[in-house]
Amino acid sequence: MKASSQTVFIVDDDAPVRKGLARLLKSAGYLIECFASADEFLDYWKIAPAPGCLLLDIQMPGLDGIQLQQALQASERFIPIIFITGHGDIPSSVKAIKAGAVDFFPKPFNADDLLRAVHEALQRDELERAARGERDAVSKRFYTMTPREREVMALVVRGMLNKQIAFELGASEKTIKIHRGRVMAKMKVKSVADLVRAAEKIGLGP
Amino acid sequence: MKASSQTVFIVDDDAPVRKGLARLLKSAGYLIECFASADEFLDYWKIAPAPGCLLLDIQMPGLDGIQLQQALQASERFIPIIFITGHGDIPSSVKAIKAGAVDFFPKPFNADDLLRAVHEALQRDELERAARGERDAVSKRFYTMTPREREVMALVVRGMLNKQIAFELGASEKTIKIHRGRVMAKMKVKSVADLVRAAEKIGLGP
DNA sequence: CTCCGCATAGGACCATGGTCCTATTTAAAG
DNA sequence: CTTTAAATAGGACCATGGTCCTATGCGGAG
Repeated sequence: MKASSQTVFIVDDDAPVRKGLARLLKSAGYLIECFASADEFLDYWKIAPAPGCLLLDIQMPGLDGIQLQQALQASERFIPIIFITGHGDIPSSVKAIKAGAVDFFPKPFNADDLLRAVHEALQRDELERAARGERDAVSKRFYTMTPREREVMALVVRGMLNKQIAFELGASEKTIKIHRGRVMAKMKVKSVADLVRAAEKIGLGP
Repeated sequence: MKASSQTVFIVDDDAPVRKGLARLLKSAGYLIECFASADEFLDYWKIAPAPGCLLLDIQMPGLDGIQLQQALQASERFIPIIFITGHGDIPSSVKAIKAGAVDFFPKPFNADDLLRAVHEALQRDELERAARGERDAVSKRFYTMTPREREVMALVVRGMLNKQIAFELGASEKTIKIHRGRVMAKMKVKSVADLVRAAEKIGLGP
C-alpha cells in the first residue's frame, strides 16, 4: 500500500468489471473513482479534474471511449488514457495509441501488464503537469506585458542588439533599453539565456 | 506521377505481395526497392541508407518486422516504418506504434489508407532528417572546441556573467572573455540567444 | 629538442547593456 | 475633465562584453 495522491478513474458500463478493476487497483494502493459512462465522467472531470489517469472501456452506450479521448484532447485538461476493450480491433488500437493513449488492452488482460501501464500513465501525468505548470507560469508573465514589450522580447530572443531592435521598431535605442528592462523584470528572468528558454516554452520561435 | 527523391522500401517474404505493393506505389510516383527478408534489407541499408520509408511485413522467416524495427531503433539511422500483417494482433500493433511506427495495417488493407500512411511517413522522414542534420552540424562544431571552451559554453548558456564564470572555473575574467569569444566563433553563432538554441539541440541543459 | 595547441592573463580601448532621474505625448478609463 | 497606463526619449553614469596586441607556461607530437 503506497501513498498516492493520484487517482485512477475507471470508466466502464459494466458494473462487475468496474468492481474488479477497482479492487485490483485499490490493493495496489491507488485512489479510485468509478463511472458508468463517458458523460458521467466528463461531468465530474469538468468540475474536479485531478492528477491521475483514466482506465477506459471502448464499447459503451453514449459516447464511446475513442470519442471521449477526442473530447479530452480538444479540452485543455489532459489526462493519460489506458484503453480496455472486449471487442477491439487493430485499427482502433492504432488510432488510440497514435492519439496518445498510454496502452490498449484487449480482454482478458494480464493484471501485471495493467499495473505497469497504470504506473506509466501516472508518471506521464506528473511530467505533463510539471511541464504544463511551467508553461502556464511563463505564459501568465508574458501576458502581463504590454504589446510593445512583447515585440521587444521577440526581437531580443532572436539575438538582436538594442540598436537593431530600435531600428526595426522605429524607436530610439534608449526606449528599447527601457522596454527591455521591463521585459526582464516582468518575465522574472536574470539573463538573455533564461529569456530564450522561457520564450521557447510558450512557442516563441526566432 | 509526381517527382520524388524518396524511396519506399518494401520488405515482405511473399513475392506477389511485394509486386502488388510495388505496382501500387510506383503508380503513385514513388521510387521502390524490394527485399524478401529483413536481413536482406539491413545489408542494403547499412551500405546505402536513403531518404524514404519502410513498408514492413511482420511475419517473416529470420528477423521478423518487430525485431527489424528494434534493430533500426538501436542504430543511428532512422527510417519511418509502416507495418503490414496478415495475422497481427492488438498487442503487437500497440507495441509497434508505441515504438514509433507510423501505421499498422492488417491485410487486407485499403490502398488509399496505405498511400496516406506512406505520405505521412515520408514527411516524417524529411522532418527527422532536417532536425538530425541541424543536430549533427551543431554537434560537429561543438567537438571542434577544446574542453575548456566547452565548460565556458555550458556556463554562458546557463546565463552566467563572465565574472561568475571566472570564479566558477578559477580563472580570470580576461581568460573567460577569450574562451567565450572562441566559443561564439567555433559554434558559428552571433548572439547568446543563438548559442542557447544551439546548446539545446545537442541536449545541453542549464 | 623543438614546435604547436591549449590555457593563462594583462593593457588598452570601445561598444553594448543596464539603471538611475526626469519629462512629454497620447489614448483610454473613470 | 481628470487620472492612469503606455510609449516615447534625453542625460548621466557605470558594469559588462568584446577585440585588438602581447606574453608566459605546460605538455604532447614529431
